[in-house]
Amino acid sequence: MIVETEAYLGLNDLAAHASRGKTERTKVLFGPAGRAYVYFIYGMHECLNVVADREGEPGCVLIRALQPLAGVSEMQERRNWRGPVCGLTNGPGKLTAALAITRQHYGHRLDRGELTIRRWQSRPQFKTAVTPRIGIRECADWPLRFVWAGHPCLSRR
DNA sequence: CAATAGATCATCT
DNA sequence: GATGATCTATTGC
Repeated sequence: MIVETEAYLGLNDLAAHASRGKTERTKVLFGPAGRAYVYFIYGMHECLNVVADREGEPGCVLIRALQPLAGVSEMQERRNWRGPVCGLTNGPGKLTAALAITRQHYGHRLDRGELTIRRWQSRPQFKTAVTPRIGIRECADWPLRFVWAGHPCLSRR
């Protein structure tokens, strides 16, 4: 269950990869919504985004943290992790490692198939908080990070 | 505790 | 050649 996301708006958002235009890396962002934009960062981490705007408008949503609801033992084994379950997925680079999501999933659909993101059947009761995005320089004050307030799996408060 | 450093490489200039 | 939508370990108070 996804508990922390950030929005990246595209051409006017200088923190967004797509603000510099369409390249081999960013081309999927300019396509239809519901596809995976997976990028490699800092020489060692993969991050997962959902393409989220109409064709030609390169908006996307970075998945920053989630609570595992299934497959926990496989994730623990894959990461050799003996700590709290949220520690597997409380960060954009950590959740992809736990779920074995890599750039080989670039462009894959997220509305069907192996990487399906399911809609919540019933929305849990919780409060939402909005904060600036993490780890960026440009547009550092834009309120585009959305979290389930107080959830234990957040990457930060 | 908070702040900083180091790892490590695809991508873009 | 510089940078970065991160993470972990280490240092310092």
